[in-house]
Amino acid sequence: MSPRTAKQFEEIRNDKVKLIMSTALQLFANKGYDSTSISQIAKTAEISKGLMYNYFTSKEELLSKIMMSGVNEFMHFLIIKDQNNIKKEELIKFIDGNITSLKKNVDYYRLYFSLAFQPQVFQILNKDFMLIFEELIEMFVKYYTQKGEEKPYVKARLILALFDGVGIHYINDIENFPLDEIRELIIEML
Amino acid sequence: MSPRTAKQFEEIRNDKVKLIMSTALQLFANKGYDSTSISQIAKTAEISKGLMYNYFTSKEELLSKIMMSGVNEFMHFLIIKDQNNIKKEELIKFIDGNITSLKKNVDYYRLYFSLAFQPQVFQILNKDFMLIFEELIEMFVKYYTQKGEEKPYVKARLILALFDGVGIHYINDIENFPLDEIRELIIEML
Amino acid sequence: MSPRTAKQFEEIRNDKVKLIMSTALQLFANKGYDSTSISQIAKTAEISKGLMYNYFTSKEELLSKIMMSGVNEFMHFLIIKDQNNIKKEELIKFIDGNITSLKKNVDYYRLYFSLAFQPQVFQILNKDFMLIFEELIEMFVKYYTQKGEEKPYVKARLILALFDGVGIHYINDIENFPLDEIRELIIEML
Amino acid sequence: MSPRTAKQFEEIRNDKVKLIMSTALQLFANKGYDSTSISQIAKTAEISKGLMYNYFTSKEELLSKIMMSGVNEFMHFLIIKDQNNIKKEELIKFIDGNITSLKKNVDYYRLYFSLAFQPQVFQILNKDFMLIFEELIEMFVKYYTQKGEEKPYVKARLILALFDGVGIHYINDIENFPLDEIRELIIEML
DNA sequence: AATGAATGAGTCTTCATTCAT
DNA sequence: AATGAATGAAGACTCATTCAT
Repeated sequence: MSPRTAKQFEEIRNDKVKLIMSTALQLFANKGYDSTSISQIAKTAEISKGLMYNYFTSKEELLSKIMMSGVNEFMHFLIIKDQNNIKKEELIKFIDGNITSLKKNVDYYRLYFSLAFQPQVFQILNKDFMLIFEELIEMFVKYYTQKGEEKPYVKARLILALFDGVGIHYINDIENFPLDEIRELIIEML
Repeated sequence: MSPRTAKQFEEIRNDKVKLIMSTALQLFANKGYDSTSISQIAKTAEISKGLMYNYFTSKEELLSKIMMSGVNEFMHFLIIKDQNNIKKEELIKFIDGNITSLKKNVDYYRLYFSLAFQPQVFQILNKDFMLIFEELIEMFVKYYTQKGEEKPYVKARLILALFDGVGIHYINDIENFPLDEIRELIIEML
Repeated sequence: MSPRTAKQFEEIRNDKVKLIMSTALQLFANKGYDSTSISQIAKTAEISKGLMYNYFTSKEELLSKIMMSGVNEFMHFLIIKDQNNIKKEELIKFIDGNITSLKKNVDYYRLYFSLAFQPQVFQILNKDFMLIFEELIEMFVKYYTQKGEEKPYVKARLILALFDGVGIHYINDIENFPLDEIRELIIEML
Repeated sequence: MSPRTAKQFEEIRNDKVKLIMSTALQLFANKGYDSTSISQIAKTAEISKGLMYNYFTSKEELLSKIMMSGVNEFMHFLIIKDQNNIKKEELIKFIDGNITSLKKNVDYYRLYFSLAFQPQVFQILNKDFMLIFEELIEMFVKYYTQKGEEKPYVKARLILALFDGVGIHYINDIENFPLDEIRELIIEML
C-alpha cells in the first residue's frame, strides 16, 4: 500500500467536510440547530463523532461554516454595470437568481430563517449578513432615487422586507405558495 | 391566623402567573426558547425553580400559554361587517391595529417569529396559528375578488408575506425601520 | 357558632387521621410507597398537604403508623391457653384468623409485602415485625416439639415461609388462587 | 496511533456493561431500586454518570437488562424428558438447581422479590416472569395429576407458593434459615 | 384546624467535547 | 485520518417539607 499523496488527502478532507456540512445542514434545517446533536450528525453521515472535531472545532463553527458557504450566493446574482444607472433588468436578474437559489436550497434558507431569530445563535453570523443587508439597502435606495421615487429609503426597506416575507412563506408552504406568480407582482413593484 | 380565603389565593396565583409569563416572554424573546433555562426564568423572576411547576406543568406549556395569550390579538382588529362587501377601511383598521400591537408587544412578536422557524418547537402552537393564517388568506382572497383583481389568491399571499416581512424587519431594526411610512405604502397596495 | 367541645375536636382529629391513613394505605399498596406523593394522598383524601403534617410529622411516620395499626392483628388470633400444651385447634384458629384478615385487608398485606423487600424503607418498621416473627417461630417450635417432630425448628421455619408464600401468591392472583383449599393442605401439615 | 480495533472496543464495552450491571444489581438489591440513584451507581462503579447512558438508554432499561439476564436461569434446571411421565428425580434436580442458584445469586433474588411487589416497577418485567410462572404451574399440575393427587392444581399452587416463601425467608435471614434441611422436607412433599 | 404557595435539594437524562489508541 | 469510550456540566422536572395566614 503506497502512501497516499498529499492531493489524495486533500480530496478526502474535502469530501468529508462536504459530507459533514451537507448532513448537518439537512438536520439543522429540519430539526433545528439546538435539537440536532453532534451524535446525530455523525450517525447520519456515517462517521465518528471524533472525526467531526478534526474538521470543525465546535458545533458553532460547523454552523458558521455552513452558513458562510452560502452567504455569497445572495450577492452573486447582483451585477450592476453602472452604479449611477441601475437597470431594472439587472434587478430582475438578481431577483430571479435568488428565486432559483431559494428553490434549489430550501434547507439552507430554512436554516437561515430559523437562525435569524435565535439571537443567541445568530450573533455568530450576524456581521457578515449585516454587511450584505446594508449593501442591498444602499443599492435599492440608489435605484429608487434614480427612478425618481419620492421616498426611496422607505421603498427600499419595503421591498427587502417583502423579499424575506416571500422567502419565509415559500419555505413554510412550498406546495401552495405561488412563487412564480408572485415574482411577477414583485417585478411590477420595481 | 385563619387561612387565606380562596380569593386571596387566587390573587396570589394570578400575580405569580403573570410574573412568570412576562419574565419568560422577555427571556424567550431575547435569548431564544431553547437557550433560556427554567433556572434563569426563576432567578430573573426571583422565585424558586419549583414554583414555576406549580403553575405550569412544563416548559412547553409555559411557552404555549404565553403564545396563546396573544394569539387572539391578531384577529381582534379584523372586523368585517359584510363578508360580501369588504371595505378598504376595515382592512386599514386591521393593519393599524396590528401595527400598534407590534409596536407595543415587540417581545411577543420576536418570540413568535423565532418560533415559526423552529419546527421542533412550533408544532406546539402550530394548529391555532395555522387556522388564523388560513382565515386571513380566505378573507384577502375575497377582498381582492370583490375588487376585481385578476389573481386574488396571488395578491393575498403576497400581502400576507409582506406583513410578515415587515414585522420581521421592524423587530430586527426598530430604530431605523420606517414603519409608519411603510404603512402608507401597504395601504396603497390594498 | 358555639365553640367546639374538646370531644368534637378529638373526633375530627380521629376522622381525619383515619381518612389520611386509609387513603395513603390504598395508594401505597397499589402504586408503591416511593411512587406515591404526599400531594396525591392529599388530593385523593380531599385535604390540604399542610393538614397531613398536622397529624404526621413525615411521610415515613405516616407509613409507620399505617403499618403499626395492623401489626397486632397478626397476633390477635393466636390464643394459646397453655404454652406447654399447644392445641392444633388453637393453631387452626390462628390460621383461619389470618386468612380472614388477609382477605379483608388485601391492601394492607400488599403494602406489607412490598415493604418487606425495600430494605431502605423497611428498617423503619423492622423491629416490631421482627419481634412478632420471633415469637411465632418460638411458638411453632414448641408446638412441633410437643408433637414429637424430629426437627421442630426446621418444620417451624418451613411453615412460616409457607405462610408468607401463600400470602404473596394470594395477593398477586386473588381471583385464581385457591386459598380455601390450600388452607386444608396447610392444616394437614400441622 | 491507529484506532482501536472493533474487537478491542467490544471488549471494553462488555467489561463496562458487566461492571455497571453488577454494581447496579448490588445497589438495587440492597438499597432498593427507587432509592438507588444513577449517581450512586456511577460513583460506586467509578465511572461517570454519563457513561451509563452509553450502554443503557435509561435506569429502567438497566433494571430490565439485569433481571432478564437471570430470568432463564429459573428454567434452566427443569429438564423433563417425557411430559407424560414426569419423574420425581427431575423435579429434585430442578429444586436443587434453584437452591444452588439462590445461594449463589442472593442479590439477584433479593432484587427479584423486591420488585415483585412494586406494581409500578414490576410491570417492566411482568410478562416474561408471568410466562415462566404459568409454565411452572402447568408442569406441576401435570406431575401431580400423574401421581394421582386428588387436587393437582391446589397442590401445584401450594408448592410454588412455598418455593417463593422459602426464597424470601432465606434471603432475609441467610445465616439462620436451614435451607438444606428444608430442601428435604420439600422433597418429601413432592 | 386548615390552606396551599413556596422552597431547594435531588432525580434522571442529554450532549458538546476530549482523548487514548 | 479515524474511532468511540469517557467526561461532567447543565437541563427539565419532582417532591417532601415549611410557613404565613
